[in-house]
Amino acid sequence: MSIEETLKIKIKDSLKSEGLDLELNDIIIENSKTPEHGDYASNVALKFAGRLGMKPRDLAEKISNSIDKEVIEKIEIAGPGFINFFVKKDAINSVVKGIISAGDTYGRGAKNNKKVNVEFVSANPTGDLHLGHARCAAVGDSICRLYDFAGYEVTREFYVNNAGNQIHTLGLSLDIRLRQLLGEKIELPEDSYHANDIIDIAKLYNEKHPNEYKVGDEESFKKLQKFGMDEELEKIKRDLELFRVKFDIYSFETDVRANNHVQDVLENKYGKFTYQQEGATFLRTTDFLDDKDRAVVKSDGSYTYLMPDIAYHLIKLSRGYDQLIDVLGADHHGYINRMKSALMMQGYSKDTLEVELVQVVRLIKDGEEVKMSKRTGAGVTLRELCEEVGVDATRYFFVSRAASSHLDFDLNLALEQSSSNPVYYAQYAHARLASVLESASDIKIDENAPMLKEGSETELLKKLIEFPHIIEVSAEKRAPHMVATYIQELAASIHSFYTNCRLIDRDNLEMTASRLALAKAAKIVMKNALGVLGVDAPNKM
RNA sequence: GCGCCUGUAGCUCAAAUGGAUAGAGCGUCCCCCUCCUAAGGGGAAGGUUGAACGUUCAACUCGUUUCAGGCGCGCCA
Repeated sequence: MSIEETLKIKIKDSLKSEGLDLELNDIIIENSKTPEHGDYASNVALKFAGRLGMKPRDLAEKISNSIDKEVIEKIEIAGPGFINFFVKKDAINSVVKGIISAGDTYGRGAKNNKKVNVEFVSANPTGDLHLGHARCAAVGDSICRLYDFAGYEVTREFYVNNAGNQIHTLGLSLDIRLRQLLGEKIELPEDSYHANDIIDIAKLYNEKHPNEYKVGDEESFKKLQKFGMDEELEKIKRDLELFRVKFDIYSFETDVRANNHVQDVLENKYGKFTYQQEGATFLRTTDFLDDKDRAVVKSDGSYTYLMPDIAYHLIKLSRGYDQLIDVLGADHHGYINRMKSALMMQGYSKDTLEVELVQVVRLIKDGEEVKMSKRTGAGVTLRELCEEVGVDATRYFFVSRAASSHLDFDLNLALEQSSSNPVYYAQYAHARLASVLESASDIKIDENAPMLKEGSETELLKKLIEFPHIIEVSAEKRAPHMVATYIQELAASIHSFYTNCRLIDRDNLEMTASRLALAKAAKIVMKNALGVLGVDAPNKM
């Protein structure tokens, strides 16, 4: 059990004897910000004195007196009623051994039997993944890694919209490009896909199927369209893999629509929530969370995007997840209440689906915003980012900010100053430790680390102790950026430790044995933390 | 007009269910390698947390109002 938990239980017991029965989670123990405040601090006395009709300082006094001094050196009451705990050094030092024996699993939460499905990226197979997809991919995948590490059972899912208008547009665009290639003088219409990858695919098609395309022939067109879609999807998969994102399931809209399934869902499950208006069918989402009823069938008889989407979400739920999460670009926020309403119509709670909105990224180059567009081909793609900025730096950049923050991606900074990028600061800390441990491989490590007492040693130890809690909280909040913030602090503690303490001293092997143990533990934690974000922890830089 | 998101140091962003002196990186200015990786360390400067009220022992955090920016308000997806 951690020191923190021990303290919580003791405070809980103490409050109970005062007549206040609290949940363990109601009791907050935080790391003290300054050494004068000890190692840990709690505000329970301030928070609950009122309920007991006591003065905060008096309650703090009672709590403090009831705690035995097993791991605690001393307790001080400060300010309006904070309780500051000073922990015995050997209690802190003992975590080193625990971390080393846990290794890869240090910080990992116990399996909690919660099944979570995270759908993210889900880009239409009509072009390259761009900046916005890149952020969603980084955020979505890190959330999954975080969930997995925290003990949840996670499924990563990508939904392929391969049945709508956009696919028809893809076909038309390819048709024009192919005909241009074959010498026809013809312009690409404004509302087509103008990106260069369409030309490449047309060329590829022509190489694989020379002299085969018949202009105006429906079957020929379908074949070209399918070819294009398959190519685009394969490209997306390749790019994602390069970005270290691997999906467990690719679901296709055509499969959702197969066997008249969408119609069945509409009639059997949503019939009583619909009405006709001007030839179209509307869903009464306003009975739930929406501010407007939504069309599900157009007056021409075809579905709007919403209907298959609803059917798809029900399919996902039928697979038995406790929680559905959609990671979406912020421009889709209007979608949330529609889908939640539709699920509530089937008896699901409004929290069954949670949507993580990822704000737009502005690309800045030479101090000016670069407008990105799939159509003009001017946008920066995920592939370019990986190649030019690097996978580690790109992932880390996107994930070190809250998903809800609008952020600027300064291309100049990313390219020219990559050496001062925060991700290298963290990786460098890991590499330094690796290097020291390598060159001291002949020295026996003392995992009990009894010699640690320097300020920078204790500071680092306390950072290491925090890690499991950081994982727990950031998973709960779906906030991988909290891990990134932690990584920066951990790296700072490591660098400070490295500079202030000579790790290898062959004239003082006792000290060396303790410090190497700390180095080993710190290296483990850094690696585990970076792993949660999908970033490498190199041994050499 | 309505709805969602955002506003914190010169710039990009943190601040775990409200806690003690609001923190990092970049940039600027000083120091520090005869020694394990200087992609590092130490220090300085830089803030009325957009503004105003309110709730509280305590507000960047909660509430109301207001200003500014982004996005969304289709039988497009």
